[in-house]
Amino acid sequence: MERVSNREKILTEGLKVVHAQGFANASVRDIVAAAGVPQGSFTNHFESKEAFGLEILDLYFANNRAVMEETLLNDALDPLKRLRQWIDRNAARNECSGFRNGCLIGNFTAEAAAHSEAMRKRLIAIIAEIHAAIATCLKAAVKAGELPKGFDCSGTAEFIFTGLQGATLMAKAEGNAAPIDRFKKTLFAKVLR
Amino acid sequence: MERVSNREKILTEGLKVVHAQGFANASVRDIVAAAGVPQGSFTNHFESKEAFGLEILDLYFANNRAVMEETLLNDALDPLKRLRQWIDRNAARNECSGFRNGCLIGNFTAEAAAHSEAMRKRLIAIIAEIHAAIATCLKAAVKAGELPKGFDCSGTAEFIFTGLQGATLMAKAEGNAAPIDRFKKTLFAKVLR
DNA sequence: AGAAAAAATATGTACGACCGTATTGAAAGC
DNA sequence: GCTTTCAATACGGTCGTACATATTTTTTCT
Repeated sequence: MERVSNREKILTEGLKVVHAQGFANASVRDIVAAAGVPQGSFTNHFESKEAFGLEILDLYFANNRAVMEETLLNDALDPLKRLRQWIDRNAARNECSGFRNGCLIGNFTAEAAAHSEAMRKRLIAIIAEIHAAIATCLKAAVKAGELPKGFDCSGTAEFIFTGLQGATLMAKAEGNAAPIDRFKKTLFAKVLR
Repeated sequence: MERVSNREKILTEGLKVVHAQGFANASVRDIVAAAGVPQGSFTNHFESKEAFGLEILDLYFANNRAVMEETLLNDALDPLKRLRQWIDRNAARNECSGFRNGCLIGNFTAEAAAHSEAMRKRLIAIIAEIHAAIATCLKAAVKAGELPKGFDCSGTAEFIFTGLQGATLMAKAEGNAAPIDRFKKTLFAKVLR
């Protein structure tokens, strides 16, 4: 029987609660209730709610990074196919909530970046890492002849992540995948050529 | 001496507070303090905080609509120039806060859409109206020969708003206009042709 | 290897602050 | 003189966090 510490339960279940309800709207009591642990455990393991927020952001991004390595950075596939798969995987992650949860990175940016400098710094670092992964993929596409020589890989990488964030946000409002599909279609038809 | 009712003060000052701090993080006491009115006035004029939220969203969008009419829907200018001005005006609105405030429409989508169906419905209506305005502008561009015949105006309109939302969100994280500039550049160079 | 010491984790409860909202009555404008 | 607005205070609930105690795990020493 595998032993799961309370700390881990708070992180994994708390991530779900915060992702669904938003950081400010998810109380510590909501989080420990979802984790099925007593309230004192939260104080024991986290210095503050904000410190907990930073940890679940890292946890979320760890999953994100794993997806990036299976798709964007996966040399076994054609570069642009990797990019498409990455977008699809990101969309698929949101499908289970009817796209209502959005992306935690975007949610935290909207909600917490204004009043927690630590969180904003962390978000900037995460965004930069994603930009870099997309740019690496685009460079591979240039090398493979899927994109023209001289293509602005790093600039377009930023454009792509920005667009995907916006599409994920709009999907949250509308409750369906249409904005993401729309983004994908225009991206591949117009920008990546 | 112009008389400004407490209700109006709560709306205009409260909008600023909520825009800067987020809806959940802005308390009713913060709002009435910024408005310089007693706390009872809030209860007098608004059925609930959520009802107040819907009103400031409408107020924000009223400003937004005015900008759209001066830019996107202004027949005196070339269509694509209108679009560019509209994006610039949107960016300029955020500049004063170092881009940290973001767009209230996006902020509310990220924060409130999940737990207030009324707010989500209102956001959908607002987004549809903006889509329509952009599409009208693009259709004018086609008519003027700035875009090819058969250009997908309504689809691209959605793509543009989605992208601008994402760019505004990323600008909030980074605290500067770079994501918006990046978006604009790629949009006009690749998508609008 | 086993006991003692130390550290980390678990748990229940409590605190003070702040939340959104209610209530009551005075002031004011048509 | 009736209706709307203004104003002050209060209420019950929830918030993030603190704290005292119990239990488990890890480390250290003989």
